[in-house]
Amino acid sequence: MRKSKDETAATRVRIVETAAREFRRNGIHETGLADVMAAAGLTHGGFYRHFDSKDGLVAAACAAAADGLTTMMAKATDAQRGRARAQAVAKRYLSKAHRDAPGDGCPLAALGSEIARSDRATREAATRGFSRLVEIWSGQGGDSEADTTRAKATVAVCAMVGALTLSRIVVDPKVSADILTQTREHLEKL
Amino acid sequence: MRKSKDETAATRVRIVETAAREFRRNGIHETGLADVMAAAGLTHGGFYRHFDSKDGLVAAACAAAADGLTTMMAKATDAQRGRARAQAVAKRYLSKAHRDAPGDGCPLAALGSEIARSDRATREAATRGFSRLVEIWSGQGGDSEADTTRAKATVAVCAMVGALTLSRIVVDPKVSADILTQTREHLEKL
DNA sequence: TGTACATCAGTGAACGCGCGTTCACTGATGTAC
DNA sequence: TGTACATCAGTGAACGCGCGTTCACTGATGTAC
Repeated sequence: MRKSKDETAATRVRIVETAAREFRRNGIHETGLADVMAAAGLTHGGFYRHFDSKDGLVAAACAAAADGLTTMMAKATDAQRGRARAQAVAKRYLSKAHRDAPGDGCPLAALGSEIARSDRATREAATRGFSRLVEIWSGQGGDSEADTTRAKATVAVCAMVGALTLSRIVVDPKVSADILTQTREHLEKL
Repeated sequence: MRKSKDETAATRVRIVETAAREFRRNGIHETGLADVMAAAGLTHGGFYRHFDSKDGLVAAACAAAADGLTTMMAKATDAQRGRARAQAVAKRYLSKAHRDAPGDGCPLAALGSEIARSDRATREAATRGFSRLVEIWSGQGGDSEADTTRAKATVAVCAMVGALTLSRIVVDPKVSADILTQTREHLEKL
């Protein structure tokens, strides 16, 4: 049942996208390769035609998740400039919709503590996602930014990732909502 | 080989403290009960004399970790008042020493994304730790604080947890150090 | 205070299960002539 | 362009392993008289 090159490439993408969703929903260790493959409509045996190991998939899924989120954020806010852009990012990132849909959201918040213990390739993918978020926050510019702007953007991204993670931990819905709202209001004045 | 009540209580404490350290170091799912028991100087069979399940230990360990960190933070800063106290908290929390010793540090940063998917008891323990950090930041007072102070403290704790987590993810040591420093400097002016 | 017995903390082997990984096999795709 | 053969994506069974949990057993502790 050999598949064409196009089909093979499409299958690989499907596996990565599925893994990116499942890992963010249920955790890296809690999600088995058989789970991912089944959710992608395949049997687990074929996995090793596409990746050397689970770690390879984790890195690819992390990169895809970071890419998906940052691309979405960039597109959704590219009409705005300066403070308005930062506010638009904060509003989206710190929304209840984002909090309640970790599978489609930021991998840094959904998997942060697990990524910190992952291998180099996975941490590099996450690092790129972080850098891109900082750039999006402070406005398109690469490293031509003023140092103060860059520092502020770094703090803002840290606060957003921490707030989203904590809003998912906290038991009381009111406290959870307050974490998102108060962080958003603070960052909007930044 | 029955042990005295005092010994039994001491053993339970030892298991919980050991688990709190191992979970923060290696992750909840990555740490087996046999690992914890061996590190506590016991065999794994005896575990169920102390807990109903691994989840029970996770909740107890999370509570102990949160308690340990907040007690230490409170003691280390109880001489200071107002802004000086907040600065002292930020300096300790956002230190390289804390970043490099997750086993003795904040469970919210070491296990945040895993706790978000844990059962209610574990999330309640983490929530108490979060609340206590907010109180420590804003100065001893319970809920008698002004709303603005409380909101600022909430944002500060989110930023600290996010920054510490990200400083452990990021590959470049310079960027990791910058995350800690810039967040600290920003919070000190808050 | 002393004795007889029930309790139970800790041991070590065993349980079923799901994990990541491997492998023989299939048949459609890709390629060399 | 057509043919013959090598490649390889995907299947499904199997592998060894470590996991959480259970259990029969031990002997010191706790307790009732």
